[in-house]
Amino acid sequence: MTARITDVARAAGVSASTVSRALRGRPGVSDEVRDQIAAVAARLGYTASRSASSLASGRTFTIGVIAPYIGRWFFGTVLDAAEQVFSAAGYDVLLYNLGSPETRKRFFTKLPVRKRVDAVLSLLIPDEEEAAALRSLGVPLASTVGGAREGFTVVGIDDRVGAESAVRHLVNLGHRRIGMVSGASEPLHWTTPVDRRRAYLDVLADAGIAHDPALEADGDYTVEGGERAMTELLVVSRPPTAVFAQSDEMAMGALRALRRHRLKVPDDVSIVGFDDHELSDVIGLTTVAQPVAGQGAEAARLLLQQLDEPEAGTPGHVQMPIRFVLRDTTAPPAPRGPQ
Amino acid sequence: MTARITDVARAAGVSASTVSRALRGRPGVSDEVRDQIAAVAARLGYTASRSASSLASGRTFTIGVIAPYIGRWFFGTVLDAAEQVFSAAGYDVLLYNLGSPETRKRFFTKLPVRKRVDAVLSLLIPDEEEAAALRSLGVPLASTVGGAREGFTVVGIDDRVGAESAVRHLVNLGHRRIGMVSGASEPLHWTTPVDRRRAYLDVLADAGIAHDPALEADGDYTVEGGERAMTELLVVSRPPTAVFAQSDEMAMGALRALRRHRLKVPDDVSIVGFDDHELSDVIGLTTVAQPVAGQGAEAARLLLQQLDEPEAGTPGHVQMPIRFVLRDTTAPPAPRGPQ
DNA sequence: TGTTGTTGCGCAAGCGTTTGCGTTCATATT
DNA sequence: AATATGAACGCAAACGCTTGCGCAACAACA
Repeated sequence: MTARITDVARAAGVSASTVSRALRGRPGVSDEVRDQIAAVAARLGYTASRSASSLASGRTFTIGVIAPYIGRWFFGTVLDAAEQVFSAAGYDVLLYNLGSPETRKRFFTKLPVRKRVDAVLSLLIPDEEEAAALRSLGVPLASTVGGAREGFTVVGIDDRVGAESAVRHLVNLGHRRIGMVSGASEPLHWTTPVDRRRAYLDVLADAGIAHDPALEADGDYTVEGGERAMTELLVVSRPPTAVFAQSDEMAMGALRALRRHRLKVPDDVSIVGFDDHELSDVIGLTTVAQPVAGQGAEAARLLLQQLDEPEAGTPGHVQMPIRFVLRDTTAPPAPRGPQ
Repeated sequence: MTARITDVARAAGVSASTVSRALRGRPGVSDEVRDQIAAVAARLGYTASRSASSLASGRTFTIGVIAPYIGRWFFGTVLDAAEQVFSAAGYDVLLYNLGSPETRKRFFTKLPVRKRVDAVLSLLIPDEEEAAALRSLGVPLASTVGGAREGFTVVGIDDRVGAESAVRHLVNLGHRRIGMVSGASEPLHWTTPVDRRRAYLDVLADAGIAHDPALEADGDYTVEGGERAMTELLVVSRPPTAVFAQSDEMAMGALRALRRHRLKVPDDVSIVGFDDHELSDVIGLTTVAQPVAGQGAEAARLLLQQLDEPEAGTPGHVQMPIRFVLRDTTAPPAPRGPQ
């Protein structure tokens, strides 16, 4: 059907080995012969069969990428950036969308990437057992998103510092009743919610503000969850005058809840998010920006580097810069309110 | 290193062929032996090498998915849904992100999926040459997003009908100066912008409204582009009282431009979008909803179906339902304005 | 002229499966 | 009792490439 290496060899009057070496830039072929083989290969439309060459060489030139919810902006953007780096380097990307617990479990038990990839990039935090399964693949591993595991190169941000700047901004504006919309850590094993909450508590304590558990609500890191959480915060006896949402999407949900309650932002309530979602600029949301695409690209680069220099030492931990972005959803508390 | 089929065979006291047949559910193995082999394989943690089995069988159990801008909500959502269908059926997904012209060209000239995938799902419209390249792979092909090619199963929506309902809504509200924010068809070869513009022109003509070219602006299907386009529309001698944006993201950009110009929506200007972006609900954007995830899932299913029954006839063309969604960005024109 | 190196290439043995065909053995058929 | 039938399994040949090794041929050196 399609041309095989022996067809090219015959047409060029050389052996298959020479064709193989010539096409992959290996030494042991004269320039003259190499050029001629390239010409013949092009004429026949020859491309080496990946299955055959990876079977023979043990290399697959494929990277496995595992991610939850690739439809969400954050993961989609990270994936986009990583894919570009990989494909520019000649690697293909095998994508595994591990949103639900079932798909996740299936992936880690069957481990379909075994012997199929040269490296794995994880956009989720594996638990210890899952991490062990990945390590058993014997390939370089990297992950983005907070929460390191042994054997993984990880690139992320300092969630503590980022969240601190967000909450401190609210404190500096004069807010004393500051709520938080957060998300659970458990199912995903990531440290992000924990770190951001820690920062929230620290800043409050630092400002001499007593922590009120009634001002925390779970928003599940989704828009709808954020809306629910904000609604909960509005029905406590003394509602917050400002809210730190642990993600921009939850902040957007919070904004929606406020609109439904006919509350003005930032006049009645201030909102600050986290991530700098592509639409936060459109909405005018004050937030903490992190380089989302940048993290994907950097993680991909580090992985390729490990592939190039296998013995270049242990994997590292890269912190990407963050930046507070002041927009239109934060202001000093209304003077009429108590305190 | 990891167990091979011969290891399992030896441990189970049978031949490699029997192991192969047993594990893949092929006939010719007694239930007793099959169970025992399964147990041994599980104990050894054996998984067949994909390279070897696809080399031997010619099947790869992999689907190639090509898409532009996977970081964007639309494509990310389609991809997410398609991946779930594929992986549930035991197929892996090879992802190619063809955003830029260079990556796109590289993909179609090198055609890295040759002999690597059992089918291809395209989230972009190939031009005739690219379509021919894909057909040369000799595998089932499908595409989402408007614009069919010979040999492709396509699932999409009726862009004409959808855009008509959006523009007609504005006409029904009493608007006479109706602008449009559109996008170019050319680089992507898709018919969507063309169809939606056609509908815009038809509805205007139908309502006896003269078409004013000054009320059309290019928004490039991005938020920023939408903002630019809206700004352009605001500086013409008689600006529109309502605008149809060909996508929600452009509509969001338009909203932002209006906010910057201190214009109220919908009091001063009405905006209607297209797509029903996940955040449109949050923003309150009136729009035309299309089943985005649904299209990805459906296209994936049709592709799997073609793989199951190779000779089941020629590929089809599926139209998914659309729905007009009235929210808060449209209202009758302000009475004070001219006409 | 003989030795040593170097370069360019072919041979053949894998890589780990799948699968057509042949063999064995128990059961059904006459 | 002899033969046909089929199920269960093993043998060995692919699948298309990579790569260690060997062998010419030729250049460079003494």
